[in-house]
Amino acid sequence: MEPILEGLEQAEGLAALQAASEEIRDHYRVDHVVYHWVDSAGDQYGCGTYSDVWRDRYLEQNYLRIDPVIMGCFQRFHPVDWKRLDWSSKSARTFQAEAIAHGVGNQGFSVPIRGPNGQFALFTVSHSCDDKTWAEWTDAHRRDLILIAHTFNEKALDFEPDRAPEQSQALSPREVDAMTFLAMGYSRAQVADTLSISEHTLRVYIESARFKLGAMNTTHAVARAMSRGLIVV
Amino acid sequence: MEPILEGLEQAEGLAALQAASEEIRDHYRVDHVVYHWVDSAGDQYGCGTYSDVWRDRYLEQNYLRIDPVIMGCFQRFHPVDWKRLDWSSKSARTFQAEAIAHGVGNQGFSVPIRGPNGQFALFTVSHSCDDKTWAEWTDAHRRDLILIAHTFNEKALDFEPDRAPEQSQALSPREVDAMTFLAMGYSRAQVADTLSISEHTLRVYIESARFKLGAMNTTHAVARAMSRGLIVV
DNA sequence: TACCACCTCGCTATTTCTGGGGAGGGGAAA
DNA sequence: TTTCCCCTCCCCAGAAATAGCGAGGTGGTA
Repeated sequence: MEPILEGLEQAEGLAALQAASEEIRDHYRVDHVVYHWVDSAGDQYGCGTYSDVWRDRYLEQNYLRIDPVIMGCFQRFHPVDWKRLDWSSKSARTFQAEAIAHGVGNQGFSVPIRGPNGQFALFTVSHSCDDKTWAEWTDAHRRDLILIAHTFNEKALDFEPDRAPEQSQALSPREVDAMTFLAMGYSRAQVADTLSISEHTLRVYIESARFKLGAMNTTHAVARAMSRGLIVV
Repeated sequence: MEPILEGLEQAEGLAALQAASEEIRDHYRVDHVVYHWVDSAGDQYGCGTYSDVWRDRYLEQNYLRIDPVIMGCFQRFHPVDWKRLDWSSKSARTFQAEAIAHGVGNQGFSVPIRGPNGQFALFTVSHSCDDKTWAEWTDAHRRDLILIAHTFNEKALDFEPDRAPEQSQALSPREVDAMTFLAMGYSRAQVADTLSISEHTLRVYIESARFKLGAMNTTHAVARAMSRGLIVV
């Protein structure tokens, strides 16, 4: 692994990351290696060895919203084998069939990665082989994959400092309180009562938080505060 | 490193993590090894080799709010040497002096880690030595420290009672659409327009989703859908 | 076949939230 | 010291969301 990780660590720019993903694929002799960034605003980009056709189809169809790999990893910290995900829904099965038809392997292993402000990304290795071979391979290279995932995300954050420019504005304690209780389902009147302040005051906090978060309404503000990890509910 | 990481991977329970941190300290011959879980609700716990006095003082004084290591790492993805943090404010300097007086080393290296739902933790190694020695040591063990940090957090999340134990009812596709656009800040009228349905219909979806999620209002429903990973925004 | 979940559309009345204005006191930092 | 942000309180009108009632069509499953 060592020389492979060295190469990745020295990569500069997206094109170099793309080249690194191909090197990693060849080094480990797997079908595909993909790094996929998903933004709290819904933006996404990535690099990897999937075919252009599949990548375009994925973006065009907005498969982000039904991809069980995304949905499953978003709720976990642990790296996960695709077999352990939930493929039971109808949309998931059609998605899976289409993915395999586009050359994605029947086996996969994905490492979720999170950065500041709710940044979320996935590092995935996919391959076509039987279950036993795959289990042995992932067991043997689990640590390598975690380090590679980590390094990919480091590089991606370096190249994209403008992804979350000054929107990373922190909320004041009272604003955090307000957002938290709103996310818990309290009405404005209830929040104000809970915090022992007037509803008018509370409204100032909500408006201020909304402004800082660049949100269009309260629901949007709470959603952004959550996805940026500013509140935990 | 190998046997050390093996030991950590087999740890069961907080006491075992505590023991593992002491083993790691002895293995690398550093002064302190600490894993520190923080969530923005204010809860925190951790394990490590700091003295009880310092730990109690830290909690009692709520140093969480002024600790430059916390503040700095919360905005980064990269592991960071303490020297690169901002120690310029007055409260930071008094905090630093007190920490050193309590046996915390003058050098430190911290790895930020993030999990689902805004979970945040730090893995820190601290030591007393000159800058050059420390730089060499951290360069040599950077990858080890990342893997150890990752493993610590895996264990910690395992011990932590799951945030969504109850299998929440899945949302229908239209309900997911509705929740997603609402989380993106669209008003009901805008969502209805985007989905090309009447606002009345949209309202049915929102109410239905609210019922399924056990939510008291739209904001609550969106918050729950997000924290359960039913929508990705 | 009957049932159920899903998708689509309609009405009225009430409650709640939003968007404009204001004002003053306190604390930390430059 | 001045500046800036945070916390607190107030009014009002218009916009938006909620609660309650209703209707019919589709497609899959028991």
